[in-house]
Amino acid sequence: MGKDDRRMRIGELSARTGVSIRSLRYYEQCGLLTSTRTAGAQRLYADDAVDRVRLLRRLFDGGLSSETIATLLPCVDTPSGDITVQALDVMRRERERIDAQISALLATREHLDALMVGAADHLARQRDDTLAATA
Amino acid sequence: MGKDDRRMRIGELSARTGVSIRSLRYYEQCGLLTSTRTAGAQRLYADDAVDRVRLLRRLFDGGLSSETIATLLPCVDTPSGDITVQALDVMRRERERIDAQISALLATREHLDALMVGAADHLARQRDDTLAATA
DNA sequence: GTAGAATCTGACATAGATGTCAGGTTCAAC
DNA sequence: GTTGAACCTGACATCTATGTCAGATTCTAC
Repeated sequence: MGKDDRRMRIGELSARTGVSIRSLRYYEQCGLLTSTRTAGAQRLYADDAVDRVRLLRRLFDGGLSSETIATLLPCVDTPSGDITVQALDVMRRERERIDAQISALLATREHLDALMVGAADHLARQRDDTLAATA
Repeated sequence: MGKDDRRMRIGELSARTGVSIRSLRYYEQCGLLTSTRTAGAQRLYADDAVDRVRLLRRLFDGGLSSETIATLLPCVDTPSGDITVQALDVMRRERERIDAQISALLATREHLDALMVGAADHLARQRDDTLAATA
C-alpha cells in the first residue's frame, strides 16, 4: 500500500503551518508529533502532519501545556480504556480552567471598557476647556 | 484632616485580599501600589489599598503585564492629557488581545468538547462490548 | 526588657514555550 | 563533485510573576 510517498521536510511543514521550526522540534521532543527520518537523520512528515500541528496549536492556544496535551493525545490516536478515562478527567479539568479564564477575561474587559470611557471623557472635557479658553 | 488613621500592615492586607505578601511587595516595586512606612520601615496601608489590590488582580488576571498596568494607572490616579492618550492606546490594544484570547479559548473549548464526546463514546462502546461478552 | 511573631531586604529558583547561536552534516541542483 | 541552502543536535537565553530562603530588624504583648 504505497500511499502517497510525498513527504515534506521540516521547513515546509513550518511554512505551511506558520509554526517555527524550533517549535516543531520541541513538539516532537514532547511526543506530540512524530516524523520519519531520512538516512541522514532529517525529519520527514506526511501531509497529515499539517493537521496534527494545527490541532496542537489550537490546544496550546487554549492554554494547555505540552504535558497536558501529551496526556490527551493517546486517547485521540490510539484510544484504549485506561488511557481514555484519565484523558477524560484531564479534559474536564481543562474545560473548567478555560471557563474560569474566559470569565476573568470578560471581567477585565469590562473593567477596561469602564476605564476607557473615563479616560475618553477626561480627554473630551480637557479639549472643551482648551477650546473655551481659546474662544 | 485626621482621616481615619487606622492603617494595616502587609500581613493584614495580604489576608484581606488573598494576595501573597511577596506579590504585594512586587506590586510596590513596580509602582502599582504605594505605602507609607513606620519608623522601622514596615509598610503601612490605608483601607483603600484593598480596593487597589483588587483592581490590580483584575488586570493581572486579564493577562495584563505589570508594565502595561503601570502605563494605565497614572491615567486612573492622576489623569492628565498626555498620559491619558497613551493609556487609551494601551487599553485599546489590550482589549484586542483579550478579544483574541477569548476567541482562542472558545475554539479550544469547542474542540475539547468534541474530543470529550468521542472519548465518552469510545468508553460506552467498550463497556457495551464487555457486557455483551460477559452475557 | 524580653520572647516570639511579623516584617524587612536581597538573592536565587521556578516554569514553559520559544529564540538564538555554534559547529557540524546532509540534501538538491548544477 | 562542488556549492549553498537546509537541516541536525545541544546548549544557553528569555520573560514574568511568584516561591522561598537567609539573616537582620521591628513590633507587640507580657
